[in-house]
Amino acid sequence: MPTHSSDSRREILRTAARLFQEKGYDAASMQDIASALDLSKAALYHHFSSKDEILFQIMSYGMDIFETQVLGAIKNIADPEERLKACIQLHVQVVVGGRDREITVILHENHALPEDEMRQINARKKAYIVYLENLIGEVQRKRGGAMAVQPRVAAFALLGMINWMYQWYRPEGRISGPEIARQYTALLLHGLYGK
Amino acid sequence: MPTHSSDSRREILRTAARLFQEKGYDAASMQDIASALDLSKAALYHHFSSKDEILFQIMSYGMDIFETQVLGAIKNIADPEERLKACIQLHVQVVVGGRDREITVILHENHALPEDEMRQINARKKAYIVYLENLIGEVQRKRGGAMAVQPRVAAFALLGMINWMYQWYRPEGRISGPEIARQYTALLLHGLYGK
DNA sequence: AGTGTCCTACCGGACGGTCGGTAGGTATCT
DNA sequence: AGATACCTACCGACCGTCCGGTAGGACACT
Repeated sequence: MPTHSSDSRREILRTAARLFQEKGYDAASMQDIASALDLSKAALYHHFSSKDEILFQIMSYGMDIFETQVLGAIKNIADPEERLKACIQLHVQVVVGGRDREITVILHENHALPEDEMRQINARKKAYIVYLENLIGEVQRKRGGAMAVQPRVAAFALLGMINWMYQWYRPEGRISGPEIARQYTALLLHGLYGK
Repeated sequence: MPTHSSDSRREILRTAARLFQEKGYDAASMQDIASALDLSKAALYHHFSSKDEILFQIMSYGMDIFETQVLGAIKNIADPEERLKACIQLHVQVVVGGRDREITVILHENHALPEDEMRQINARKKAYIVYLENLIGEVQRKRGGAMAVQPRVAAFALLGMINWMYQWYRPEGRISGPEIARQYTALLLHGLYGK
């Protein structure tokens, strides 16, 4: 299914991701994508077999970015708490950085894909939740003390507060991304103990 | 613009909300809505002037529900901390209760509406964030102690962890809604202090 | 009681337009 | 010659929307 030049494909995916983010998957037409690239609609079908495939490739690429940029970058940090702190920083940066629209598309387009392909993406999302849950559990165990919050719930809470940022965060706003990440970290780490 | 019988309108809105939630606003057609109600497409236009109007009415009704069910129910609780606890419980319940699909539609369909109507909805959302921010600030002030997290950031964190639940929470899952709300509350309240 | 007027609620069917997708040709490069 | 990368022109399907018409009930006047 892939045609040769990888560069053309990447550029199409980049532009399509931007349009999907701006207008939504359904509202952005193949014509829109073609026009934005100064191409004909048919040219898109030279590189991709369908609109669905474009979306799937965007999402797969987005997951690649996430796993490299976040999980890959922290896997050598030995201390669990430091690893968690770095994870939060990087996750926030990937979501609100504005460079990687693919991430936003993954967050928003949740039932636009055929079931088989959706499952592939969801499996990778789930792996991240499990990773977070284990990491939080590790931090909790190391510090000891009564746990008021289950790692699983804390993981979903963290995921929610970060991912939801794509809905409200604007770079020109009062508080910077890294500062928000720092406060999220404080909220989570203090929240895990006490009482 | 409104036609008389309020009952018919309500039932159309209920069904449309269900379909918008299941398939997304763009992917759910007027034909889908009409078929689900055993009506003709034209009949929908007897009650509503456009698909946009249907969406707007769903969102307005959803905000009504939220403001009644959450804000209205807690406004007589004097103690700020107790008010915040109740707010979290009720907010979670409204999002994952499954009874009010309108809420989910509000959370997901964020650029499907014309700008004017979008602004009306957004103003009500923003009012809630401000309410939350003030409430959290009040709780913080009453307890005293160094504040590691700004009320504004904590408010967005709370909003995120609750609203994001519509993406992953399933009623048949391991942990109940109220229990998650309890743990979110613990996470937030402990997270606000300490250092 | 019968008749004409007006209403809401709905229907079949069609409108212009856009959608995702394709057939077939052309230019370029190896 | 054979790929690759594109083009113009077009397809059938479906979109949101609207038009002309109608069934059936309520009301008033004769």
